[in-house]
Amino acid sequence: MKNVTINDVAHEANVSKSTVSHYLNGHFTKMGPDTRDRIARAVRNLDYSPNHIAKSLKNKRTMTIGVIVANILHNFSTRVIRSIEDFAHGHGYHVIVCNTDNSPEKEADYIRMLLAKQVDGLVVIPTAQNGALFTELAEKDYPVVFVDRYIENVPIQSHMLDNGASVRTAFEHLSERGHREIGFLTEPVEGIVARQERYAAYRGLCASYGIRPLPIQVEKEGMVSSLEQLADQGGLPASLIVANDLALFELLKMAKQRVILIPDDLSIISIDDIEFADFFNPGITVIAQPAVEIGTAAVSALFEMMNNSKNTSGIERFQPYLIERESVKQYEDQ
Amino acid sequence: MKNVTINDVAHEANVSKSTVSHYLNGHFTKMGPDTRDRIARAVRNLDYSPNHIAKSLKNKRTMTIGVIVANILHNFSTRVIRSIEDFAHGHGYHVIVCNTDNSPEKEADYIRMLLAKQVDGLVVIPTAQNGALFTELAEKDYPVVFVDRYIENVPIQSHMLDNGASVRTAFEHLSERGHREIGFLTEPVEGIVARQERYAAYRGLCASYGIRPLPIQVEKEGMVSSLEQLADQGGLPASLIVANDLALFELLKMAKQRVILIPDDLSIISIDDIEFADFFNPGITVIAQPAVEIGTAAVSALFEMMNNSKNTSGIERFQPYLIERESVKQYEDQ
DNA sequence: TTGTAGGCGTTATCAC
DNA sequence: GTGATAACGCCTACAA
Repeated sequence: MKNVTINDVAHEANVSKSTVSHYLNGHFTKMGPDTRDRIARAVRNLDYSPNHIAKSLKNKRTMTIGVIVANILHNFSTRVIRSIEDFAHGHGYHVIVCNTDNSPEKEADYIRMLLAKQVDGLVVIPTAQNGALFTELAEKDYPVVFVDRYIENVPIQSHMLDNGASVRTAFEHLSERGHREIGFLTEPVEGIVARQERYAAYRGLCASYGIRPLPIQVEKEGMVSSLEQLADQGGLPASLIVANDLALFELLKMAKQRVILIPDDLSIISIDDIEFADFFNPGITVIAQPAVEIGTAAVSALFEMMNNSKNTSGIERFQPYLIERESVKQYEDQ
Repeated sequence: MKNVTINDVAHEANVSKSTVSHYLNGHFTKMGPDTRDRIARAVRNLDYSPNHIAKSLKNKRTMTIGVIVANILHNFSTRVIRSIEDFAHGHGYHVIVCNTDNSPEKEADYIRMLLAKQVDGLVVIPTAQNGALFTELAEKDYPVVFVDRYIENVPIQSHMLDNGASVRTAFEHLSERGHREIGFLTEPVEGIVARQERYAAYRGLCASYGIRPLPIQVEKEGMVSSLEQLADQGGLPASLIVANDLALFELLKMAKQRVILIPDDLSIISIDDIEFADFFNPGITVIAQPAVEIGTAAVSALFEMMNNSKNTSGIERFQPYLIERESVKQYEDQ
């Protein structure tokens, strides 16, 4: 299976490579219709298709972008990737997907490899530890955008949920329905901006509402058993804001184990919509984030940078929205 | 940001490109330790990193594979992709992800573009309509493997669930628990092998068990309302084998709408495990498929082909397993 | 309108 | 041990 090249076509059509190249790039304008036909026929006969790698070497554009996420298995990441791929495909680009599992080493490794592969740009859900590397990229105006997180003092544009607003919306919803005992369930916030922002917003709201903060901060592994312990000791608050879908899963597992009734024993409001929230029993009230919109805005910004060869920075916030279902109890006396 | 090349390094170190190239490829064996040091220093000073595209052009290996799925949003696809990416990364490869939405045109388009980009191999969940194209690839011994589906008479190796076994397991489970009214809910099977196999298995089992077949075959869009109609007319069987997770979602939505109690009014057993099946109320009994194993086996076979430059064909089946939860009623008199 | 030649950044062959 | 030099497949001035 020897690959047929532009040379073979040229030979077959009795013209030079350059003429074929012109033909391929649509510069028909000044070209004998006869030669054009001959080339067309040759291309068809030989089933020729241009080698993109050679083209890339010449043009310095690979028509490929890299997408680096923590884990494609996360619902949010999947949706973001899908929207990015759609956009990219619409512009003739391909997407290389990478999972870091939140490991900075893996992340740095991927970045280097993708750069070596000359990808034209990068969309990243960054870990917290590669600030220097990212800054370097930004300073070279290498196209990069962040999604869902940002890194302090790194001049790279980020597209993310307004995390403060999401917690506030949740908190207010609970408060309006008469709740005064509002906990907050999260995985450890250390090093993850989105979690930190949500947690900070929670603490701030507690302060301004004069409500005692009841944060529960545990690793996903062991979250079920920690929660079970809490439940057994009666240490669970009447309502819980859940910081993300993974934590929600664990909470729901525990609730099932311990036969905790939602919303009667425990009200739940969760950040980020998940597929089953709708038909779960009870339906889970949720603060949804527009993942597709976020992903699309991010690539879109990336493409702009790729075209202008000039990076921009700043954080673009997206507004969450409440989807009210049945997991929050309404206190009558309210 | 002019890219630094091997030439710059050679210049900086006062040696020739070839020597640098040798150094870079670990051919230190016969190389003065002094020159080696000089090159090492030059590389560091210039922050040089080799251009993979140029290398690819020369080597004819891009260290990249393409993965074409119907939709990355499907749980199964996500898990397969993740396992492929893990394997690929472990071997220094990258993965380009493409969504066809089951459109043969999009699929053919992607294949052509990926080939033009010289990816070293392809993992595909194929649509039914590009048999000729795939056959052509196979005949050129271009590395391709299928996942989850196959195409009749196309000599490409496929890794997929034993669909017959999955339905049989479900059917037997229902039967053992005293069910004699067993329906089958699926999206239209036309053109999708996995669905056809499951459906065929269902019909076969009905025949051999002497049970009247009650297939429900509807598009996902409108499935809820179709099911609601059925329910309103009392046309729902006592138990239902659900062909995949998407259909399950729709069914569960309907059940919630119409307040149909599971398993008392309706027993459910679904093919393919989903995250929430475990803590749903009631827990959904499920026939799980080993997505990660399937994905890993597929890439693994692909890499073998890439190394041997020789394709293999045949279908490799993976065994499903029952995860018993609470969505199937046990008839007492059994 | 068509062709020639050089270069994109590597690697590989073969001298020295 | 090290260094020219020729590919790899394509694009693009510049000539003709």
